[in-house]
Amino acid sequence: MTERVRGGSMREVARIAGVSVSTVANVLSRPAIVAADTRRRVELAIDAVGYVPNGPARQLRGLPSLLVGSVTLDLANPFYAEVNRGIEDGLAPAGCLLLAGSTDLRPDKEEQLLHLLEQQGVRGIVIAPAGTDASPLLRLNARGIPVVLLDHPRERLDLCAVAVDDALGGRLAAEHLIGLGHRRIAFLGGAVDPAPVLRRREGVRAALAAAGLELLDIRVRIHPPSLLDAAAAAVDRILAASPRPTAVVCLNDTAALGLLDGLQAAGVRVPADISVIGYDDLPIARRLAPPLTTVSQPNYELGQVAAELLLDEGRPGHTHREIRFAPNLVVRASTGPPAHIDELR
Amino acid sequence: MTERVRGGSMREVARIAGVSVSTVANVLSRPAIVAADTRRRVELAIDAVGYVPNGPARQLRGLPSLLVGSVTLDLANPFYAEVNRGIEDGLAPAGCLLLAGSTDLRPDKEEQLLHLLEQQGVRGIVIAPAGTDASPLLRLNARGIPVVLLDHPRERLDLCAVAVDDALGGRLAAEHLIGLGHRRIAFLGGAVDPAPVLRRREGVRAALAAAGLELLDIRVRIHPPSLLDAAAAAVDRILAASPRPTAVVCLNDTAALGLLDGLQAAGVRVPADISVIGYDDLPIARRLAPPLTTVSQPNYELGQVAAELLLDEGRPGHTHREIRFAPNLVVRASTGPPAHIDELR
DNA sequence: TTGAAAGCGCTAACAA
DNA sequence: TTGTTAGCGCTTTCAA
Repeated sequence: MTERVRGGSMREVARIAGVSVSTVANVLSRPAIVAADTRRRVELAIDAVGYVPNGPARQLRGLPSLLVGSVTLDLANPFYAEVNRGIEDGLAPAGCLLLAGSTDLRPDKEEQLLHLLEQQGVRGIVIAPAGTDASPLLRLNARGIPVVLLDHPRERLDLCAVAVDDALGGRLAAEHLIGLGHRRIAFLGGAVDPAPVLRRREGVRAALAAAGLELLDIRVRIHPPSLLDAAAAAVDRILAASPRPTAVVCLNDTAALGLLDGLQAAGVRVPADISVIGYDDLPIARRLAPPLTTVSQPNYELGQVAAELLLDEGRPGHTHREIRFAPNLVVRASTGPPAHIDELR
Repeated sequence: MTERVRGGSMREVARIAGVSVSTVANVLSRPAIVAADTRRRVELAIDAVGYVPNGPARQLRGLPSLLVGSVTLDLANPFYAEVNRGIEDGLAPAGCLLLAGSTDLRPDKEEQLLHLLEQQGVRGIVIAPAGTDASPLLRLNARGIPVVLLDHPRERLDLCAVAVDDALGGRLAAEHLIGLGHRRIAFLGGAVDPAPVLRRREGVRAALAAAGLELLDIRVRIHPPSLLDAAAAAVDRILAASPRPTAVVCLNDTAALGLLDGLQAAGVRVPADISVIGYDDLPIARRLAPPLTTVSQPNYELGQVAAELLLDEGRPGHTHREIRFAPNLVVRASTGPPAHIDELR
């Protein structure tokens, strides 16, 4: 049993068509320049051997790669999954493929991933950085591999970036609650948070400070077993806090869902006793009981725009730039005035 | 501004270290064979020029590719996102990277994706087929590209496969309801469903038939705007059906969530008036109100095992095989006996 | 309009 | 222990 590995090469096509490899190459890349008759013979031969162009060989010759890397926290996370889908679709017009990897927020995994992507000769990399040190990214960029920052502010870096104003998102949530009359507000976060969550927390803190209030900072260990359960288990600490908060801003919708569930189990009414705000506006948010007030951001578009920026890096007059999206407060039924608003007046 | 594109090549390293390229190659692949002193000089040079191996060149020389393709319905779908994460992790020990694409259940997109992956010279492809025709997959396999079927039974195909017994999953759901006393049972599916959902529906139908019952088949248009809303909107049709069902098996948890919400809005109690079963056991399932009875499957492991099978294809004594997972009924509070069970006796 | 030839970066067989 | 050499499949001058 002869295992014909891969489709035939250009040489085989040339042999069958009775022409040289360069003529086959011409048929493929500038058909107009080849005599109609020859072209026909070559096309027949291409079908006959089931010719498939060899990407690596093309790349070795210096043609642009069709591979684009995506480096995120976790491609199973619904947020990054949507972002990746956005990247995939943004890449499609250029015929590029998505090489996706997860860092689990570990700088060592990130570094290794970047290394592998560089070896593959990717056309560029979209990354939601796990580490705080941007120098590996600048190094990649200096070596000619375009890097686009995702869900991350550009600051003074000489790179393209797609960012959401996370601090504003936090501020919107806090101001909504302050406007409702809340004075004791908690932020439910993880023991170790990715940068966007840190910025949300600081946004909340800043808004509270501007109103002369202090943030109650509650941290849960996320990993074992799950954010959902960790958030539900945080209820005790929230209720025990003194002064007890009348509102909780959660790091994301998943945490909010867990918290909602834990509060319900504890017999605490939402929003009558405690208001809850999520972040992300996952599809389920509006179907929860009560429908969740949350801050939305354009997940899919984030990825799509990142892909477009990346593809643009190859074009002549490209200059690095940052595209900034604004988060959006979506008020539903999980927030309301605090119970004893009168006595706060 | 001289843009030094990519890191230095092996030749540059060789030049700096004052040795030949093959010595550099030796340092990299069989360091033991190189004199300690020479090796040192080469290693220094490698650092000096920031050498990064060129993957495509290696591949052109015939070394195995580090790229593995994953072709699914939609990488933003939580189920496939988890599967992809499983593949990624299953690939990691071999240092392979995940090239992920979505078909949106369209055979033309699938074909194009497979084509691109073949061009890239991937080491293999894990695929949840969109089309019903397996011949393109067999063709790929014949060309030396291992193909592993995902979430798809192997049947008589000469390929590796990782499958879940979807018909059994449907049967478990149906038998649970029949055991509770239900006689009028509906399946809530999409207008066009992927194969696994079709098999679930047939499993339900078969279990009902075995009990002398007939399936009430309800289809909703999924795409615009969302499954969640489509399911919620299906409530009218479910309530209007005659005879009106006392239980609904949903194509997945998302649909169940939408349905739960629609039922609640319509003032129908779950499970007192209607029982609801989901499928997938998403993390949110146990946090819904009421906690959702559903059928679970090992999403992450599916991907992980698929990756392992794929990697095994490269090894000497490999024979194609199928790994089959059993779905699992998870009984929670969204199912119970029908209201008028007495009159059914 | 077609073909010959060089070379991208690397590996491996072989020679020195 | 190290170097020379051929060649993987392709693109791209340049010459015929």
